Amino acid sequence: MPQRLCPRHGGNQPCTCAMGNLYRFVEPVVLLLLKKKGHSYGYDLAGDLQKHALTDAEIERAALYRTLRNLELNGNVVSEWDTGGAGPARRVYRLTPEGERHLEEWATVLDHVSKSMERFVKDVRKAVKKKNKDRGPSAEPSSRALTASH
Amino acid sequence: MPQRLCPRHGGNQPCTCAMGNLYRFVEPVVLLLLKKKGHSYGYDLAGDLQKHALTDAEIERAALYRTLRNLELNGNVVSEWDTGGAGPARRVYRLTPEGERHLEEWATVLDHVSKSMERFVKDVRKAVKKKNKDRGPSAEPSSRALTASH
DNA sequence: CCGAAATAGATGCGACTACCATCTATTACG
DNA sequence: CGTAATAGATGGTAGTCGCATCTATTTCGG
Repeated sequence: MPQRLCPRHGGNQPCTCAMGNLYRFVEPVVLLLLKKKGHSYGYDLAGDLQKHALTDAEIERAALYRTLRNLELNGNVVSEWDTGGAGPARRVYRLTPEGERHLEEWATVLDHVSKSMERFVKDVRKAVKKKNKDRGPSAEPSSRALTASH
Repeated sequence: MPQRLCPRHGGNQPCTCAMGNLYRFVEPVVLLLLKKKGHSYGYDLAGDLQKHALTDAEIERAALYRTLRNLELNGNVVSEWDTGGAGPARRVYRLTPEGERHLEEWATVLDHVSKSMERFVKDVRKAVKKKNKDRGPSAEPSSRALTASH
């Protein structure tokens, strides 16, 4: 599962989607887009979704529709059919007050996670730099008998 | 699934674990700890894991052990049994060069994701502030016939 | 010297989720 | 009229998460 080069997006730098499943950030982005737009529907959201996405992973249309349905099940959005204009009928969603609250909770959580990640990244950079300096006889502080496994 | 108050950690503020499954950040933290420590084993890592964790979610012992096994399967760490000292035998892990690379890839990815989240949080704060000001007759720009669903 | 607690690692299982492929329908357009 | 675009939805395999539970060894109190 952790392939270094991304099997899907092919780019030259490590890709989110090669790092396991970080795909699950559809929900907060959908909430934010609905907040900004006032109301919208799946097919329309699909466009802007990529721009606001939290990872560079391609966003599944299926995931988007399911997310919307779940959000409705949980009372974060409500929907109505829009049959008026051009094209097939659309299911138009808008935030409920609960949805607004949920969005702000997401912000709180992601703020926290974001800072943790920042700290993590700094830690890694530091560890890498340090280890690359003291490349001497590695003073392994162990006094236990080690036997290679399988 | 998206309960506002955390069912597990009970705290008063929104908790990562109530936001769906963001639990999957065990791998990078384990890699970092191994990098810092040089080598270690599951039970030992379990202690420091919580401090370096990227979310406030409690880290499952099971998840930790499984992560270590997977890391080995993918060539990011190697292990050997340590039967010398006190206590039951330990499976001692250390990073491979591939593991080092993988850690740095995680740093790259999480750096990216962290920045995206930061942007997201700012966007939410802005949207919330703005929407709370123009609480007038909402000028909904729609000209389609809407019918309530279910 | 017995039994409880601590240390250490591991797995079975139900529930949930991801991704892919595929499906239905309606409208637009050449 | 047929194809593309618009719009929404689902089935199914594979994988993962978290809980409960399991084995074993060692330490330590009494």
